[in-house]
Amino acid sequence: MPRKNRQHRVNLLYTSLLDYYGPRGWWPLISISSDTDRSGYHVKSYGYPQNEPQQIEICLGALLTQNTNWENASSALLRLWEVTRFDLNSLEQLHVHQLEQIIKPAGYFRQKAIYIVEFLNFIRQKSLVEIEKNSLKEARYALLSIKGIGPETADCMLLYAFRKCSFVVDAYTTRILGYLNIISNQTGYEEVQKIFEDSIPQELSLYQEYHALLVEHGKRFFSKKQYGQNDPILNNQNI
DNA sequence: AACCAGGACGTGA
DNA sequence: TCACGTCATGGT
Repeated sequence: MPRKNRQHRVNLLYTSLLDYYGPRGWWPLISISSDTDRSGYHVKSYGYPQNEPQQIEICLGALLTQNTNWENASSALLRLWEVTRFDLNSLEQLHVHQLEQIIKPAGYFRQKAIYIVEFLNFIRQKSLVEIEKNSLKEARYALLSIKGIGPETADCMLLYAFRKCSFVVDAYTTRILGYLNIISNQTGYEEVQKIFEDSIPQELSLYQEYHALLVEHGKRFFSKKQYGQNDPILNNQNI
């Protein structure tokens, strides 16, 4: 497929998704939903990080949702919030076995507890503001050096917590692009990422919104079993 | 009762 | 490098 044509299709995909769903406003945050109605947090309390606890919340959410649906991940996240309010000192005082029990609903709880401790150790040495001041490449490299943080988790943190233009590629993204024959089933992570970054304007809100829309659409029509069946967008609008 | 969900790591070839 | 087994809860 010609490069120019591919770029056009990637942009067309975005406008089609945005037109259909409207802006998602990712990332979801517990701390901005009301004290009385925490239930709405799962679906409608979105926003941008305003302070350190909210940045931490996003990073821990990215870790907890690895290969896990958001219901389970956010349930664990809510339990962790109740104990620590995502205050760094409170989090660091938890022992690993306490952490395991708190985050159990997210699954893989023994691994993820270790991952969280590793992440906390990292941001103790190198503060959040310090990470944010680094270039994208440096910050990404540093995050990837932490055990438990792979390319997708790193890019989630970079994009939503540290506000850097790093496109997030997840299972839904590769599935949807595969369905559109824009990539093959063996296109690597960085390669898929480059397709997006070469196609769309380098704007933070666009990167954030595009990934959010892909997840929204993926949840509805690109589960492993569906794989595009009854998709109202991709089938009709010859993308 | 299997199968799946917004991955990443360790291992062996 | 890369394919493959492993990690685990909660919903369908």
